[in-house]
Amino acid sequence: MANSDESATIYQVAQRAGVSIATVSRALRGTGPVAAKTRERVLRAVEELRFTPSRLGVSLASGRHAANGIVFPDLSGPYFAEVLLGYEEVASELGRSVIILSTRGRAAVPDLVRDLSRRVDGMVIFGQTVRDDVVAEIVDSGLPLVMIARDDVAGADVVASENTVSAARLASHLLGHGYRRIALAGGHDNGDITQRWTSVGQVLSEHGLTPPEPSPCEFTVEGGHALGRYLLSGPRPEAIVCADDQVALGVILAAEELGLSVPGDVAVTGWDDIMAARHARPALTTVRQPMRDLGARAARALDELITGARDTPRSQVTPTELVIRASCGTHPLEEA
Amino acid sequence: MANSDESATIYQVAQRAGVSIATVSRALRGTGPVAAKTRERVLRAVEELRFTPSRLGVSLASGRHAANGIVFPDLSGPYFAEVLLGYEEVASELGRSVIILSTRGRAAVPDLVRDLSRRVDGMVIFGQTVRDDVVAEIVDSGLPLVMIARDDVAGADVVASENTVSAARLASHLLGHGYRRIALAGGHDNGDITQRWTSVGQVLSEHGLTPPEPSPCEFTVEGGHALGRYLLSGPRPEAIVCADDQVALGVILAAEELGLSVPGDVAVTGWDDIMAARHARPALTTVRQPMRDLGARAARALDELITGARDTPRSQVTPTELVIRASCGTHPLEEA
DNA sequence: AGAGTGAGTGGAAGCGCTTACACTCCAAGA
DNA sequence: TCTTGGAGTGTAAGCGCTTCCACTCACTCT
Repeated sequence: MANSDESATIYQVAQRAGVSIATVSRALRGTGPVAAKTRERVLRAVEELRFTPSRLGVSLASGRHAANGIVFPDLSGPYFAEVLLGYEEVASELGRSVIILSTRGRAAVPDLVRDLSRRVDGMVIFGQTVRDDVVAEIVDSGLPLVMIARDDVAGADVVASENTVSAARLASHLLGHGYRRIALAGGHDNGDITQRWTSVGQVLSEHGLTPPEPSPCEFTVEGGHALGRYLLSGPRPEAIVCADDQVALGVILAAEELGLSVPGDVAVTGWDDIMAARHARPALTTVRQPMRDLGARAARALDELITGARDTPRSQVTPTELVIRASCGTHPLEEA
Repeated sequence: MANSDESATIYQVAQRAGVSIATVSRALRGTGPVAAKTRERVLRAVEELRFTPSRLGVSLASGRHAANGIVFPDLSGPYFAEVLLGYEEVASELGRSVIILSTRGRAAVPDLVRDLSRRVDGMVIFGQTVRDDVVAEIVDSGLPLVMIARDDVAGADVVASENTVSAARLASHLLGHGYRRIALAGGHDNGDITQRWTSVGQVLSEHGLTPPEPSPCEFTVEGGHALGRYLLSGPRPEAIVCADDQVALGVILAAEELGLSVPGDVAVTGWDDIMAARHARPALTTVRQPMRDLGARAARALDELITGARDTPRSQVTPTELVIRASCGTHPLEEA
C-alpha cells in the first residue's frame, strides 16, 4: 500500500483525473452533471490515491458537522449506557457521529458543554447535568437541543419516561401489602426522581398517611448501602422505595449486613429494571423504563430539529411498567 | 441576550476591537506578543459578541481535531460502559472530545470506521470489532491507534488485562473444589476469551484431564441462559466456567429453572466482576477486571502516540484478581 | 548620532472542501 | 440557418481560523 502518510486532497485527485476540483466534488457527491467518462476517470483517480474527503474541509464548507452531542452525568450504571446505546444506534443510522461528554466530577462543565456545542449540529442533555443558565445559553444560540428526563425547557424538546402513573401504582401496591411506614431513598433532583416522590406522596396522602421526606443519597449501590444502614438502624420502616435499582441493591446489601430479611423485615423497591434487578437476592420489584427507546427517541427528535422537519419544541413521554418481583413481599393482597 | 443567530466570527471581533484578526487570534491563544491594552480591547469585544472560535475553523487551520474515537462492539452490559467511562474521563482531561461508534448490528462497519478515522486525531478499537484488513488500513494511514483486549497488531498499541494467570488460578481453584467435569461457556473470540480457555485447558491437562471444547454462545444473559439450559440438560458438568459474568448469570438462571442448585448441583463462575455479580443469587465467583483503568490507559497511550511523546508501539497488560464468592461452592479445599 | 533590537501589529497565504456563476459546446426547434 | 437551452466544465469566492513574514516604532548600545 503506497502510503504518502499525508492523505490525498481533492486537488491531487483533480490533477490526476485531468479535471477541476469542482468536477471531482460533483462526481463524488452527485451534485450537478458529470459526463460518464469523466466520472470514471475521477473515480479511478480516487481509488488510486485512496482519497477520502477531509471531514474538516467538508464540514467547514458545507456548514454542518454531521455529529451530535450527548451530555450525561455519569456512564457508570446501566441506565445511561442503555440510553446512549439507543441514541448512538439511531444517530448512526441518520449518518451522524456521536460525541459524548460526561459531567461527573468535572469542574468546568459549562465550558465543556460550550466546547461540545461548537462541534455538533445539535445535542442531547440529560436533565440536571447542566446548569439552567447554560442550557438557556445553548437554546439561545439556536443549537437544536433535546433534553432527556427533565421538566420542560423553553425552546427545547423533551424526551422523558412516565413517572407519575407508575410511581402511584408502585405506592398503591405497597399499601396493598399493608405497609404503612414507607421511606424514600434518594433525594430530590428536580427531575424524574422528584416526580416519583411527589406521586408517591400523593397516594400516601390520599390514604391518610403523611408523605415521608426523601432521604438524600448518591444514586449508586454505595449510596444506597450507606443510606440503607442509616434507615434500618433507627425506627425501621416497613418498606423502602428507592430512587433507582442501584440504590435498592445497596439497601438490600445493608439489610443483609444488619441481619434483616428482605422482604420479611423490610420491603425494598427500585426503579429502572436494570439487569441486576432480576438477578438480585431477592429479585427486585421495580419499574421498567424503556431506556434504549428513550435514547432512540431523543436521536430522532434531534434529527427533526436539525433538518428543520419540525421547528416547534415537543415533549414526549414514553410509558413505563411496574414489575413485581420478590423484594416487596411474597403474598401481596389484591389492590384496587 | 442579543442573539444574532449566527455566532460571531473572528472578523467581527477584530473589527469591533479595531485590530486585525491575527491580533485577535494571538490575544486569545496567547501565541505571540500583544499589548496589554490591545488584549483588553479584544477581550471586551469577545465578551460583547459572545464570541467562541469555530471549532471547524480552528481544526482546519491547526490540522488537529482535538477528538478521539472509540469503537466497541456493543454498549450493552457493564464492561464496555465502564471502559468507556475511564476512557472519556482521561480524554476529556487531555482536552479531547470522544466520538463513539458501536458496531453491533451494523452492516457497513469498515465504512463507519473509515468515516470515524477522518474526524479524529487517533482512535481506540476493541479487539474483534473490526476486520483485520481495516485495522491494517488504519495503521497504514498513519493514524494513531490503540487496540483494547486484542493480540498484538503491528504498528498499534495494545492495552489488555491479564487473562492467562487468572484463568489458571480460577481453574486450579475449581480443581481444588474437587470438580473434574468442567464445561466452558462461550465460544472462542481470538482475543481475551480464547486466552482464558487456553489457560484453563492447560491447567486441566496438567492434571490429566482432557480440556473441554468451549460451547459457543452470545456474551449476554440471554446467551448464557440458552446455553445453560442445553449444558444442564445432558450429562451434567460439575462446574461451568463462563466467558463473562453475564453469561454466568444466564447459566444460573437456567439452573434455577431446571430445579438445580448452584453451587450444590453445579458450580458456576464468571469473569469481569460486574455489579450484578455481587448481587447475584448466589453471588458470583469471578475475576475482577480493572475496566475503567483499561479505558484510562488506552486514552493515555493514545495521547502519547498523538502528541508524539512516543512513536514505537507498546503493549501493556493490567493485572486482574480472582474473586471467590458463593457460586463455586461453599467449602473450597485448600489449593496449591 | 547611527545602528541594532525586539515588542507589537497587519497582510496575506493557506487548510480542503462546496458551490454560485460564467462559459463552451452541440443538438433540437423554429 | 439562426436561435435556444441544457449538459458539461472551470474559475473563484468563500467557510473561520492559524501563522509566516514583513513592517513600524520606540528604545538601548556603541
